Amino acid sequence: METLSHSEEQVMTALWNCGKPATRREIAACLPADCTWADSTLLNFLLRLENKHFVRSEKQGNRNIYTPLVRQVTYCGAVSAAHLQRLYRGDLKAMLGALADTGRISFTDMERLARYLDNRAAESPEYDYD
Amino acid sequence: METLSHSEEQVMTALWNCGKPATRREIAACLPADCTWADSTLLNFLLRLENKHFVRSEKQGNRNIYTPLVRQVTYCGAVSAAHLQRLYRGDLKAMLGALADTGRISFTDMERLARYLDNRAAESPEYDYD
DNA sequence: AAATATCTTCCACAAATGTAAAATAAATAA
DNA sequence: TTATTTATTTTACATTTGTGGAAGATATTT
Repeated sequence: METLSHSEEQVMTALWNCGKPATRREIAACLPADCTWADSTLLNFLLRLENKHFVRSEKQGNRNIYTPLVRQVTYCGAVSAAHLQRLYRGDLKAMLGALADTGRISFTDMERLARYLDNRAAESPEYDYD
Repeated sequence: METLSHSEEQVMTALWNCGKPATRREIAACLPADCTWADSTLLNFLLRLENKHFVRSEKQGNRNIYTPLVRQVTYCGAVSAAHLQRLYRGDLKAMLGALADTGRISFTDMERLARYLDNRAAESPEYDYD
């Protein structure tokens, strides 16, 4: 999958958060507060996203409607897998370890996470018999 | 923490893998096979890493010995925390969810991970009484 | 219809990144 | 001690990224 720059990713996130195809204005409204970009800046990122086939735009009068072409979970899954690969040779435990060792997740977090995983595992589709 | 580009990160990883202060040659030997860089390329990345205070270099005759100034776990923890923040608003469960939903971790992986977390939680320093 | 406001596209430019040739310095061999 | 090899530093350049002005459309108001 084609990779996105930090800004491009922020724009995609805003568009995903819109929940439906959106205009440049609506996307801007979903952007985090610290993105005080000029209109042309945002539009430029949207252009670049279009070239990377992450969005499609169709003209409606004089404005564009942007539609995401990649689902958020697809993108996030791919990026996280790459992250894991790059930093931990794909070993998720190593990542959890680094987070714990640097005080970013606590004992309680780990317990909760373990419960969450147990639950997810329990309802995993691999266990639907019929 | 200052951020690293992908190439710079690869160099740091190689240096960390050396396990001790290393020369450019030794670092090159620890690099993944697909990094077929010219010497000056690698040296340039080391220069940039020095400017970012990720390594220190001291001259030994005509060659340099490079020493990491940032521990791998420190860097990885910071980068992973940022990753989590950017893509999942800091919600680790959301990340696990995305990995599971895109077929990157299986039922078995989740179970194993849950066990791992239980163990880590059990021996968490927060539970050392005296 | 003319003036005005909106929107988008194009162009521009600085900074960061990937990459390496050319220049330089130090060590070694002849 | 002069050549030769080995390292490093300097310089350079293309591409990507962050950012926005200017120019060109389209719509709206007077």
